[in-house]
Amino acid sequence: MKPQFENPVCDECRSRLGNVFCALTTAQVSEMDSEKNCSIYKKGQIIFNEGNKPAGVYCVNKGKIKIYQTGEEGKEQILRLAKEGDVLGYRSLISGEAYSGTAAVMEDATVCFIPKRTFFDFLHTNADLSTQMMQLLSHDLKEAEARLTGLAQKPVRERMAEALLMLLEFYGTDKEGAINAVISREDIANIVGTATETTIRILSDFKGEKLIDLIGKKIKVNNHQGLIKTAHIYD
Amino acid sequence: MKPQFENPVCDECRSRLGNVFCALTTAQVSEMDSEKNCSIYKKGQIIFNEGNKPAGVYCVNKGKIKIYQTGEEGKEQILRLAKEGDVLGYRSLISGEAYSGTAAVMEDATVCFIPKRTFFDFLHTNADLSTQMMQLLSHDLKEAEARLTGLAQKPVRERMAEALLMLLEFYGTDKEGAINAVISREDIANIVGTATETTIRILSDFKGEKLIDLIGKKIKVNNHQGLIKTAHIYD
DNA sequence: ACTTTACAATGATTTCAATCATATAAAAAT
DNA sequence: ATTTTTATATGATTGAAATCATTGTAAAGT
Repeated sequence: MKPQFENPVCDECRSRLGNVFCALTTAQVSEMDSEKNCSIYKKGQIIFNEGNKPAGVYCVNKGKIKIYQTGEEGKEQILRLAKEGDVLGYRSLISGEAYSGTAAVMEDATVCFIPKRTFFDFLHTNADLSTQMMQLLSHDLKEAEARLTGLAQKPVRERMAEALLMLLEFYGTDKEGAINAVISREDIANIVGTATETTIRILSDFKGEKLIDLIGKKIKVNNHQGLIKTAHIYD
Repeated sequence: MKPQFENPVCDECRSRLGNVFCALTTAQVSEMDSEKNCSIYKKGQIIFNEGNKPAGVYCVNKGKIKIYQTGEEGKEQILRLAKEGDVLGYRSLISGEAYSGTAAVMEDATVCFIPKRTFFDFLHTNADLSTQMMQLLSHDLKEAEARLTGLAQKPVRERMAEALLMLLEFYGTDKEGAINAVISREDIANIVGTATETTIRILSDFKGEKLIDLIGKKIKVNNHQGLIKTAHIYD
């Protein structure tokens, strides 16, 4: 039996490369279709909050989301970004703990919720999905460890160059060739792990060095190779 | 058929709480016994090297091991510590990449090697082990993210207090009540993400504040609550 | 259009921690 | 035992980046 309402956005999701749910069987896909619950979130809204117990996982259909931890004086450290096709909230669900971070919407988003029961049912019956999840977690862990080392050893300037390259890679470019995301200087600072003023200064430096262009809020990478050199990435 | 040589150390390993291999069936345990390969490593020896392709996972029977990444000027960033019962090298093996870190022996160790084929065979046929591995990876990821935020937001002093509490928790205490590990100031610095001199100074400060005692190379935590307060941990 | 609010840009100052420099103590090697 | 090496300790100096302070600019609300 088909679900009452088809959701073409979710079909899109499944077809996207890299989403763990590609491992689902046809039967599981239709089960997910009937169990999932899609919602629309506006910019600034919270999808889940640090400290809350997860009730399932989220799959992003559309929009841009940041996952961050809040430090002592309310300063955010952005741990990860998510866009269409990305899955959210699996780490806490799997380890059975409260969320260790908060997910907030940066650009209006459509997000599907898959209940815990359904997700674990899939995990237990589908070895491919388990493998996918392990690989996803392994990838996340590698990323986190690399950032950890960078944060401990690299100066802000290098980390900033690295972050810009990451943002370019992650969001791609719009028709003007700028990074396809409207992201505040404060958010960039909270990715890099620095102060907002420092971010503004370094971006301004990079502009002066013709590495980037600042078009309104948007950032255009002019000299990709130059940024790589600045980031001290040689591999 | 029983393996030619029993290894009581491995039995010990399996009985230890927290080891993912607890999920193995009796048949798998004996398969592992016949496939595994135990070696003795001396202090300073390398178990695996950043950049090399993993051929299996390692299980520590005895000894103390550090996993670190090497930064630009050869500075180590310690990502994780391992002691008896801990498993090593699964992250890279699962994601099918080269090791992102180096494992070096801090105190003489006995380590078993389980070949890739055997490990993946277990993973594919034992759902419990898959679950265990997912939980282990999730835990590692949580740790790494928490450290990331700390590194970005907390001053060295707080991170140092946190690191001492972690070392105490991880290694426990010896008969004198000191942290049960001989760990150099440089290694502590490479855990905290600071300079060796800064580590020495802060440890000396902590001693002055009666938070810790320095008995030779060993560190004894005198005022646990004080360290928690210094680390700004309130949960 | 105007007011309010939020974000970006820049300058001035301070501070935390790295680096440089040297001394002392403990291991390791001869 | 004595030299060499390695680790710890402490002082002096520098420097990168945070913080404080102010102005400019764009966006949102009235």
